[in-house]
Amino acid sequence: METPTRVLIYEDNPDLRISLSQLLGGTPGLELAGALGNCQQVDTDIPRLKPDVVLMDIDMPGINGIEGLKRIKAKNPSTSVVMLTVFEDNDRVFQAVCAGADGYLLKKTPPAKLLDAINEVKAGGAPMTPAIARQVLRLFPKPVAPRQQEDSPANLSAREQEILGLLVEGYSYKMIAHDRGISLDTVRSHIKKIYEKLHVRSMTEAVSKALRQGLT
Amino acid sequence: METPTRVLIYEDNPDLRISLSQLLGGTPGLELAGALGNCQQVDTDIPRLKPDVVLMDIDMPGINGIEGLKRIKAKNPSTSVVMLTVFEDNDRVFQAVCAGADGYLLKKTPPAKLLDAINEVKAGGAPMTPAIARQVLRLFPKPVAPRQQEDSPANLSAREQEILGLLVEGYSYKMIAHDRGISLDTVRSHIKKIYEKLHVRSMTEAVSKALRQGLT
DNA sequence: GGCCTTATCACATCATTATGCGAGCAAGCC
DNA sequence: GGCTTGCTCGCATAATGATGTGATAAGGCC
Repeated sequence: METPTRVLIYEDNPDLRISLSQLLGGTPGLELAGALGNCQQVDTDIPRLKPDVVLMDIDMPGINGIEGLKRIKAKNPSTSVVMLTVFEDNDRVFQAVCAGADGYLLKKTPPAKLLDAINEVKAGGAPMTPAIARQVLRLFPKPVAPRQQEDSPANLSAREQEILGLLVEGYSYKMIAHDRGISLDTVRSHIKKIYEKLHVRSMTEAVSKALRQGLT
Repeated sequence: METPTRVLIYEDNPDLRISLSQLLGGTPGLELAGALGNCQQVDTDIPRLKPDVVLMDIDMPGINGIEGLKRIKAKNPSTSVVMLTVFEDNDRVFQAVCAGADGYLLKKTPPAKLLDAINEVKAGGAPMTPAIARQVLRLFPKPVAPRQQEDSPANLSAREQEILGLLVEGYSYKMIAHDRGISLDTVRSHIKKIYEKLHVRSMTEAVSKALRQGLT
């Protein structure tokens, strides 16, 4: 690579934006085209800064990352855009993929991996974490075969689904225990299993996943 | 994981089959369920050997890996299948993905990565090389992107909406504080106001309401 | 200049959740 | 019968969340 890869950052968190800038700026073969806190001027940013690769935070006030991605791809389809986010919910992955994202990474990605990812994108790859890749695969239409569909919405047992439903309704552990006439510890036990099966670690994540994936 | 992950190998090359077997057999947390040279008896192999994860070579005489994959998924959709191949041609990736593959690796993948991949699959991820991931993304229909109907801020301030969005993503107070570079107490303060405005009393209720009313 | 809203931060206290380790029981399956 | 799965319960501890009572500062508004 005789010409460095120009990277543009959109990230509204100043701390992260600065540390990303420093990381990229200090890496041979890369050149920081810019580091912006929002997508408001994305339409003019791109022709002005001419990035090869854009790192785009998804959660930004104003124009969010998905919208920014769409705008970039609408006018500059050859610019590679890697989405950055903290959580990997189905809906956003879907939107990002449909809008033409070229990669999808978690913010907790270690710096070395991030640099690898930029090189991969430049080389025509699509860096993404395995968990996200799994979701992308699941977005696929499964044509033939008897496989698939609603024998188990997520391998949750009937009881687990029931309790998940109550969580979605805003019930607390206590309320669930009382409502179903079981002990608080039993509720804990069910919820622990639900977390395992859904790969989440908190009530909010479980609720979010349940609503987005129609598990209720 | 108290119970080891049972891995079944389909690989027609005896040398590779043996070396894979040794690799997996010698790894704590994994258990070699079997190592077979063909897919002829795949329908009976699975219930007999009960693997959690199957490593499936694509190029095999007789029943090939794609067909083997289909047969596994037809009867045991919860069994994870990772495809192994030397090629990364578009057609095979497409077929494998459509048939429900849970991962797609090249045979040249180093042993350590392969072990990582097995753990990732077990954890709900879908390991694949970036180059393959890119192909998968390209298989996607670019056009459509549902939703999108920006409605009223529902009397939440911009900042409040932003934080509510993070709650929906599963962020904890700590994570929000860190991500936004504000103190934990400030996060509490915002969330208290959000609760007042939404008339809820817990994170789950807020998340549920946000998702249902499209406040994000 | 007052008045109001929003955003920021602090401290305190109590309630709830998250997790780990176990354990017993019933139903269903080779 | 032995095995597995789902449902039930208990205990203990650490981490988080919920709530109350303030306070300071910036910005818009009349």
